[in-house]
Amino acid sequence: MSENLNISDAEWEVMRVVWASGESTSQDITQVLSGKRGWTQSTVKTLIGRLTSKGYLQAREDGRRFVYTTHLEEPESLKLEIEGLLGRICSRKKPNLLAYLIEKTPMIDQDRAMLIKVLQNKQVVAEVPCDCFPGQCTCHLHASGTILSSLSLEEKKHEN
Amino acid sequence: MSENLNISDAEWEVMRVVWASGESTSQDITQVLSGKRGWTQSTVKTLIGRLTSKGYLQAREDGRRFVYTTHLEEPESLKLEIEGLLGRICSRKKPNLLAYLIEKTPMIDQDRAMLIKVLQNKQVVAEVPCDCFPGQCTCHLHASGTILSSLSLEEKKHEN
DNA sequence: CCGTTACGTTTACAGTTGTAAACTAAATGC
DNA sequence: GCATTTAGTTTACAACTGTAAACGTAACGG
Repeated sequence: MSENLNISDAEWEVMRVVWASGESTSQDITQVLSGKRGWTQSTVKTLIGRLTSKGYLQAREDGRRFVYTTHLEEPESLKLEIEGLLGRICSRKKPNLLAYLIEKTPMIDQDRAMLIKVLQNKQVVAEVPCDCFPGQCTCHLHASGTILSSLSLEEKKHEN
Repeated sequence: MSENLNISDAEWEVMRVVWASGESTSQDITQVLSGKRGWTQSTVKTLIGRLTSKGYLQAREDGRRFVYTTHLEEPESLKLEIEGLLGRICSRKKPNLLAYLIEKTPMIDQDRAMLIKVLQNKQVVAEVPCDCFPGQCTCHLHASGTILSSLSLEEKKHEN
């Protein structure tokens, strides 16, 4: 679906309110965020406006006010944002990062069992290919000579 | 250590080069990033300048040029960025997010075994507390009445 | 010595983000 | 009916980002 949504931190606060309640008026949102962040209605309205023009919120008229809803889903949205960050490192380093995240995420026994099951069912590959552009990852060092020479010798990938 | 580093996408490209080679001149970096992103030296220099003034890169003079190094570590930096994003959802939803990440991360059998071991050794808790501000998570709904009434009744956490 | 290179620094400029005041228009209280 | 409240819309403005040209200056080639 939507490839690359871009929801800023402040905008996300607004989305969370809508996600939590299904539909919210600007007043509802202001209520929550003036408590949590000390924002004024003005600030909240600006954020709602931006989210609406980006198409992330829909406004349905209800009397003289609008009720805002969203077609985005919270988990999907966060996945997209996180995948964006994951693109910053070599695929080969991702399992270690996962280990770190697992360690630092509090969970109950059921969660742990679920994750173990996910891992047990997971299809593994023989080798995880390095997907980095040469010169941005040490995986490429073993290729030939210096980074720079390898740069000129190898095909240059233009996307990453 | 550093609480909240803030490295933009473009800056991260520069950091990756330095991380990969340990130390780089502006020319090295330009070489890589003109290939990968089509950036001019100007662009790269601006980014180097910004990273240097933020303290993320150090410049050591070497003849008439500078050699740039960093005290940051790539995995640590990414962890910080990701933790920032993870703060956007309820702690209770994090295990499911982990499941998703595990599913979509390619890995070899050894990685999988390692992650299973991490999980097996992981200390679990009896219950993961919802750490959301009321009105931003459905966990709070069961409290009392509507979101808004619960907002005025409950203590308002001011940080999240 | 002097033009050309190669670097780093300054300036540029539009877009996004955080935070909000000001403005406009409709509704509501009396 | 008119002041006040309540919405939404417009404007503001500084910081940060993406992308780069222009500028100053030291070194190098001849």
